[in-house]
Amino acid sequence: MTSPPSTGRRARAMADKRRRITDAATALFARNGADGVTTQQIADEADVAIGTLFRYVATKAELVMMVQNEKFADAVDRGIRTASLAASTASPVEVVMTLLSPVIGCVREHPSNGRIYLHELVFGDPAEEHRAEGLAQAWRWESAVASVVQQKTGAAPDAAATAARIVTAIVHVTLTATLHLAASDEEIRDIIRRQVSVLLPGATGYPLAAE
Amino acid sequence: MTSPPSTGRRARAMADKRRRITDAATALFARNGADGVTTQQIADEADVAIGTLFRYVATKAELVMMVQNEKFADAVDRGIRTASLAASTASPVEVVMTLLSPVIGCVREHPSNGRIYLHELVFGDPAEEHRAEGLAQAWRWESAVASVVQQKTGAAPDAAATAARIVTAIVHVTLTATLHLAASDEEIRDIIRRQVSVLLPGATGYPLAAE
DNA sequence: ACTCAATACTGAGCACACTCAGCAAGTTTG
DNA sequence: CAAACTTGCTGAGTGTGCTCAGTATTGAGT
Repeated sequence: MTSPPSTGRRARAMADKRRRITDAATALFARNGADGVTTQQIADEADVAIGTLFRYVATKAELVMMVQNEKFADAVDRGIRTASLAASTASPVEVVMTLLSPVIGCVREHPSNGRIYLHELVFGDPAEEHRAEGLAQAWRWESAVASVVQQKTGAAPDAAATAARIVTAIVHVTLTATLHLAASDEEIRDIIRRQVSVLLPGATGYPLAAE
Repeated sequence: MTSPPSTGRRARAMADKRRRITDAATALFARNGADGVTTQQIADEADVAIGTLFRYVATKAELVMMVQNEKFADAVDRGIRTASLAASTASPVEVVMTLLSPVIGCVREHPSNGRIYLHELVFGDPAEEHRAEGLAQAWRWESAVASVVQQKTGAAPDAAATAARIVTAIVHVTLTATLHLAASDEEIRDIIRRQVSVLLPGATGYPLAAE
């Protein structure tokens, strides 16, 4: 009667391979950017055959999702934490910007990877595991934006949620557009801030209504 | 002394090939969607070698741009025309929606092609010819949105332009997201309308401010 | 008409993401 | 322990977008 461990030799070997693959992808993507790395290189670095690699991930994009999800989740955490500190003192726009700031930094830390990540998030199959994980984080973030909007502007929950969705769209397009690729982080933040200011009433600087 | 026609045999042959290529691409993309067609098929249909195809377009995405640009420009025209008719009577949101409507229809007429088109528009190299043409149309459209916003809400030009940029972002993400792929045109329009309503003050139904 | 430089055309070939039939290793059963 | 079964691993192979060295065509000069 051999013990029936859920952690048999096989399971351990698989877990190990999965680790090696994510580690290899993380390192290579960080060094060369997602489209400067071939799946073969990742497989070599992880010391598995390409066939094996594709038993663990369905597609190269999924690898990008896996790697970026971690960074993204962390950025969302930091945004929510720092925003809650600023919530009572700052203006609505500034609190929202505090929330966005780490996410902007995360995406632009390695622009090539960040843009692919955002694109895959909206364009890819939401049913796929890692995509779903990323969408969950995005949703967590959007909800945080919604609650800030609601608290700081007194908007109805419904309207606040929609405003948060608009903020997501603004951030997505601004960070994805090739036109803004050369811009500095400071400029990007200003472009986003200007748009958020128009969206949120009571903001200083760019009210939509003239009077 | 042979006549030095700017339309020599060579120039004519090239113009003809260019026509055949765009025609082939248009037909095949319409029938099978951009990613249901190989560049080889297009080359065959146009009766040129693949090498030749890639002397006329740098990339397959460029072919998509070429084909969709025509439809897009037409949709922008129709939007501007019908919106100017409705401009005096309807609410701000409805005038903007009138402006958007043909564009939404154009993108969703063949969802696969439309999504690729939008993605390439923001993600691709803006210096490339056909991409630049598409961006010019997008800009024409965004300007029309801006002037409607300005006229109907009395916003400052600056704020109106920013609001129009936000509308672009809303439309882009809504039409691009896989999540909305299965939605009907009517649902898509409602999703966009709800967001535009929150963006534009004085709209009925979804004011951002509670009071 | 002939030569020759310029340039357009061609398609075998390359790089890269991804597949799958055959194999090996682990696990269960007798 | 051995046989039977299950399941993960492998890498040559495939499809596809795109390249580029070699070839053919054009048109200007003489």
